[in-house]
Amino acid sequence: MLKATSAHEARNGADTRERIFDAAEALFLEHGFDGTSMRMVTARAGANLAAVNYHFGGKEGLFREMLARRLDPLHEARLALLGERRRGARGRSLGCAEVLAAMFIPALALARDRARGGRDFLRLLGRAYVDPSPVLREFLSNRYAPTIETFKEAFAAALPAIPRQELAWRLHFTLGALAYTLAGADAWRLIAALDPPPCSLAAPSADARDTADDERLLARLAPYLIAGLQAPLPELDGRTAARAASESTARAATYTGGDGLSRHRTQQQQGAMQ
Amino acid sequence: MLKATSAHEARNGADTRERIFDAAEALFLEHGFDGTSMRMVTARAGANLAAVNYHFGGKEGLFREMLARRLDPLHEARLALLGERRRGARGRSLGCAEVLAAMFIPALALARDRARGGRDFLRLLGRAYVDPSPVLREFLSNRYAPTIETFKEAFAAALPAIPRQELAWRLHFTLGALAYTLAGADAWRLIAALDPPPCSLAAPSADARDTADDERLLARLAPYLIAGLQAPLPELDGRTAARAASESTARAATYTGGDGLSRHRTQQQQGAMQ
DNA sequence: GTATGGTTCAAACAGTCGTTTGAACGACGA
DNA sequence: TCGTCGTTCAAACGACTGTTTGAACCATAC
Repeated sequence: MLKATSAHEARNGADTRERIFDAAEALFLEHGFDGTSMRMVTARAGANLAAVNYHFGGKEGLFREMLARRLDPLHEARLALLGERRRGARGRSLGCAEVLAAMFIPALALARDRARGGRDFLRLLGRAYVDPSPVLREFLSNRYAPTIETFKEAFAAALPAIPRQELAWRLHFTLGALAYTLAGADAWRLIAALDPPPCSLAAPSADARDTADDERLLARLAPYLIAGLQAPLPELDGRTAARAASESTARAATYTGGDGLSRHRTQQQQGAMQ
Repeated sequence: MLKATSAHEARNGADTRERIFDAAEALFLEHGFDGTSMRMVTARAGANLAAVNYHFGGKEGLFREMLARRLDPLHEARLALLGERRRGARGRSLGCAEVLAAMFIPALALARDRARGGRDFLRLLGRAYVDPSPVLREFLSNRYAPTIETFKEAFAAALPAIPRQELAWRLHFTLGALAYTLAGADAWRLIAALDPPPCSLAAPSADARDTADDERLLARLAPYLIAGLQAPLPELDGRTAARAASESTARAATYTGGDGLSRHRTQQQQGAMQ
C-alpha cells in the first residue's frame, strides 16, 4: 500500500515515481504550481493519471515530495559545510563571504550533479520561493525554517556592526535577488548573449556548458550580495539605523564591540543619496 | 459595444470596471494569475460573471488592463523624474543614487496615492514581476522594455567603471531584490515585528501607517542596492564563485577597472569543487 | 499450481474553468 | 411614446480540474 520494498516493486514503482518527479519538476519550472495539471505531468512522464494519487496521495503531496527531493540535500549540505567551516575557524567567527559560500557551494554542487539536481536545480530553487501557491509557501517556510535561522545567526556573527533588524531585512533582500535571478528563465537565456561563449577546445557537453554558466552567474552575484550586506547603514527618521536599534532593542548593544565597527563608514555614501 | 461614452454609461459601466479592477488586483496579489478565477473576481466585485468578458474581452484582457492601470503611470512618472533630474544636472551625469531615486520616488508616491495605486501598489508591482504565467510575462516585457532600456543607459552613465555586461547582471539582481521584497506578503507582516512603531502623537490612519512602512522599507533597501551596484568587480577567469566570494571579503577585492576584466576561461574548473 | 500484494490501467466521478448566449433592464434622443 | 444602445443578468456551453473506482496485470511466496 505504501512504499515499494521488494526487488520487482523497487524497480517498477520507483521508476515511475522518478519519471513523475522529473516531469513535475520540468512543468513546475515553466508553469508554476497552479499552472501545472496532473494530466500534463502524467502525460509527460508516460504514466497513468491515477499514478500520482497512488504514489503521492495527490497533487499537493507530489509537489511537496518533489521539492523535498531537491531541497533536503541542499539544506543538509549547507548546514554541513557551515559546520565544517566553523570547526576549521577554531573559534574565530566566520566572515560574511564564508557564510555566503556555505550557501552557494552546495547549490552549485547539486546543480552540477545530474542525479541529485541537474542543470535546472537553481531554477527550481528560485521558482519554489516565488510561487504564489499557499501550499508551497507554507511547506517551505515550515520545513526549512531551522536552516534559515541557523544561517541568520551565522550572518549576525559575521556582521556584528549590522543591527539585527537591519540584518533581517538585508537577508530578505539577498534571498530576493537570489530567488528572482535563479527563477527567471530570461536570466539563463541572457547568459549566452551577455557572456562570451567559453573557448574550450573540446566541445563541451550540454551539462558542462550549463555548469559553467552557473558558476559565472554566481561569481557575478556574490560580490553584489556581499557589498549589499556590508552597506552603510540607512538613516530612518533622521536617526541612524544603529541608533534606532540601540534605542529599541537591548540585544544590539551586546554586538557593539568587536572588529566590525571599523569597517563601516556610515557617513560616506549617505550624502549621495537623494 | 465598446467603451462607455454618455453620462449614464460612464457612471454605471466605468464603476463596474473599477470594482472589477480592484477585485482582480486584490485576488492577484494573493493567488497569482492562474490561481485567480473569473468567478472569484466577479463575486468579490459584486458583478456578473459575464461582465469581465463584456468589458475586457476575457481573463487575459482584464489582467493586462489591470496591470497597465497601475504600471503605466508608474513608468511615465519614472521617465519624467529622470528627465527632470537630468535637466537639473546641466550636463553633469547623474549619480547612481539619483537614478535609483528616479525609480523609487514615483513608486512610493503611487503607493501613497490611494486613487492611483494605494497601499498594495508595491506588492502588485512585485507580484507582476514574479508571476509564472506567460501571458503576464510577455505583456510586461513588451510594454515596459523602453523604460527599462532608458534606465539601463542612465545607470551605465552613472557607473562608468562597471562594464556593460556586468551592469546588466547587477540591474537584474537589483530588480530581483526589489520584486521579491515587494511581492512577499511576509515582508509586510515582518515590518511591524522588526521595525519599532512610529511614535507620532496623533493616531495614524491605516494609510499613513502603511506609507511610513513603505518609506522605511525603501530607506533600508536603497543603501543595499547602491552598495551592490557599486561592488568590486568579480573575477571570472579560472576561479570558482566560492573562491571569488572568499577573496572579495570585506571589499578587499581589486578593481580591475575598465575593460581589464579578462574573460578567457583557461580550463574547466571541475576539480576545484568537491 | 494458487494466493498475495504492489502496481498499472481505462473509465468515470463531481466540480470548476473561461466563455457564450439571448433575454431583460434602464436611461437616453427622437 | 417608442426605439436605441450600452449594460446587466441567469443559464448554459464544452473543456478541463483533481480524485476515485474496480478490474487487470505480474513477479513473487507458498
